[in-house]
Amino acid sequence: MKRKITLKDIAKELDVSISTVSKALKNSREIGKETTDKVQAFAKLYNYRPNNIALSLKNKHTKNIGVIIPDIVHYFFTTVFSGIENYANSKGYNVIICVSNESFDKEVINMEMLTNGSVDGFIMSLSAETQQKKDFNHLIEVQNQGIPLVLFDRVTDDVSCDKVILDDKKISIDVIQKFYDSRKRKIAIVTNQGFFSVSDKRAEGYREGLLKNNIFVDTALELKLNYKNIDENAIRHFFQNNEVDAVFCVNEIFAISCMKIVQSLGMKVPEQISFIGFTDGLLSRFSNPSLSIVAQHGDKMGEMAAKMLIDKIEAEFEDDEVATFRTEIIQATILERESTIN
Amino acid sequence: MKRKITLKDIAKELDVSISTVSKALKNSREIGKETTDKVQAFAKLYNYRPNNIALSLKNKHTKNIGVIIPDIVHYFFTTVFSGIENYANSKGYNVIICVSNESFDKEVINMEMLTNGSVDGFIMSLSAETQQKKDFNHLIEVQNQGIPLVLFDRVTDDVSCDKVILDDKKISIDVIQKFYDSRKRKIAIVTNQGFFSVSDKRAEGYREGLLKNNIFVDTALELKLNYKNIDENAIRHFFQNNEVDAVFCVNEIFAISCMKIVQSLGMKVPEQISFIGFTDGLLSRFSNPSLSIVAQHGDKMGEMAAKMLIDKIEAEFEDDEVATFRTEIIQATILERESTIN
DNA sequence: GAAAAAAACGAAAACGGTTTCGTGTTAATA
DNA sequence: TATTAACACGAAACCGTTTTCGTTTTTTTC
Repeated sequence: MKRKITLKDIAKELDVSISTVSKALKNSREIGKETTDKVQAFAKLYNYRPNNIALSLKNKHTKNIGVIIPDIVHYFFTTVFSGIENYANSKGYNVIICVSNESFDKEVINMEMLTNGSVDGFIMSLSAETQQKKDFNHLIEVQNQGIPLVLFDRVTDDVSCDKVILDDKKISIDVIQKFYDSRKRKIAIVTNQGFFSVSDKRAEGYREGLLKNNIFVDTALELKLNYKNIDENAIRHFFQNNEVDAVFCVNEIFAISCMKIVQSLGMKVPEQISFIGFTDGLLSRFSNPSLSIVAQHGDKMGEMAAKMLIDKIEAEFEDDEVATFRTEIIQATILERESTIN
Repeated sequence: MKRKITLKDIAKELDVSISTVSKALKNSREIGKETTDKVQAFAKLYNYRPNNIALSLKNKHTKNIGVIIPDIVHYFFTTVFSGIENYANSKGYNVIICVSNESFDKEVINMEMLTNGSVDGFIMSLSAETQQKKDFNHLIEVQNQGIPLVLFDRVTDDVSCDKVILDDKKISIDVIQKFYDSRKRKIAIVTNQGFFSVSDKRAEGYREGLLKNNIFVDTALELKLNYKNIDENAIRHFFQNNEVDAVFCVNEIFAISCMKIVQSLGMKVPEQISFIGFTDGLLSRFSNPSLSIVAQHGDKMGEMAAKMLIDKIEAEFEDDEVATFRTEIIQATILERESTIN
């Protein structure tokens, strides 16, 4: 097992100083051609690579970015992450990922773990619990330490930082409009119970979309489900007791679950009842009928988040003016498949 | 923006030496009670945290582990990763993740990126291209540098290291047996074209399972699909031209795709034709009928891999005896849902 | 041929910790 | 009271780099 070779090793072996080796390796004009060649040849032979940790310590940056997401076994987050990883890698950054499991405590523990110099910045999406508690001190703290932060998707107005979000409300209005245009009038929404900023925005859009078309907003047509434990009886009950011809779901699991039950109740999708969900995952692509959805373009979101973060990181050492924050909006699109009619 | 406070800052402020501060913070008996209290109070007040990078440099380990997987937008890998992350975190390790995108080049680039001191060890699953090329020099190289490596799922006999795999072959035999026991005799397999070690093992099990029950192995009943571009016509053609009453698929996407087409061809699942797939993902749970599958228990796999790696890492500084490698086998289980009969 | 400039290299500080090994005080012991 | 042990602390090395600032030697220039 050959140990990693260091500058010191090379220096000793070639009988020059460490600084000479370092400079020779970077083709400094300070060092003579002969020495440079000798050093480089030796370094190549022994496959010398500078130690990253030492570089980090010296340069005060790690070229690591921390990503904290609520869940990894989750299509949307996974696509966002993919976008982040891609962009980050292309810029020479590695990404350290922590999952909060929707828990506030794990979120702060994870942040603290990474705040001690391990990363140059954070990209994160708030856990359910954090959104519920509305306690953002860990985010503020991190920012105070000069570590840039960008929030995506599940964001909050209570902390000022860069953000990248979907136009959840607008696209939801569009969804309702599409339903309306295909002569649907009894439009239901299936959303999360609890405290998801995005679900709320989608519900807002739903209501506004109805109003815009002079449809009475009937709260009886709003079904709230628990994302980690879907109550099929509640769904069945809902559809048995409400006359509905279109359903807007805030995620694909809700949509598929409802669609399956509705079909088992003997209704035809999309002829009698149309469905549109969120998230362009496998489920919607392979369901029967395949589900029309609003595509969130997670990869673009991730890419954008990574770009914003890295821009901030690399601008950091410029000046100490007050930072200025942007929030970028990713355009969602409706992808029509078999669960809707025109 | 208050900068991070260092030992030096505390020392200067309290007019003691850096070493005193360091020791006081660790409750060294070398330091007097008064000084210790004073230092700790100050440190707490200013929320001092030791700089991780400095520690890494000093201690020659980073408490980071590198995970390289072929794809992140992928249920199975995501569950494995979840297991890794969980265990690693509980042991105070962070995990840096890189995705190879099934590309050999990206795999070696990623490894090289992390080999320069950024991680204490690797957990990985081989990319498709790597399995095809059978070039494992980057793995050997990493091991030569004394960095422990554990391979999971997509492994190779060509490099000796710790491994954790599924009993792919055995469980496949079990699947065939289950088909046989429910009076199925015309059993097909839908597998990957190409070079996936796991798919091959499953196909082996399929054949052995047939043989065991004295069923003729008919290669006409082996359908090979491209995982990134599923040819629906090939599937249709296959099922129109072969009489089949049970299908074993090496992943859930193949299973769902086939099931959908078979149903559109007017066959009843599971009465006329049964399906069993691999991967306990959303697709199989929410398909119609829901798909019976062999559960790979990715989380357990990840946990095991992480445990093996961390054990190796922390044993590292013991002795220089020849390392001894284990390969752990995770027990797969068949999960019956609606796509099979008894 | 002497002064100035250029070339080639090394010493040392710095990044932020830990740790070993002094060293000066005070307290205990003979 | 002299000697030793215990106590409380500091200096310095070390981890592996980079970089500034000498210093020495050689080359130019006048």
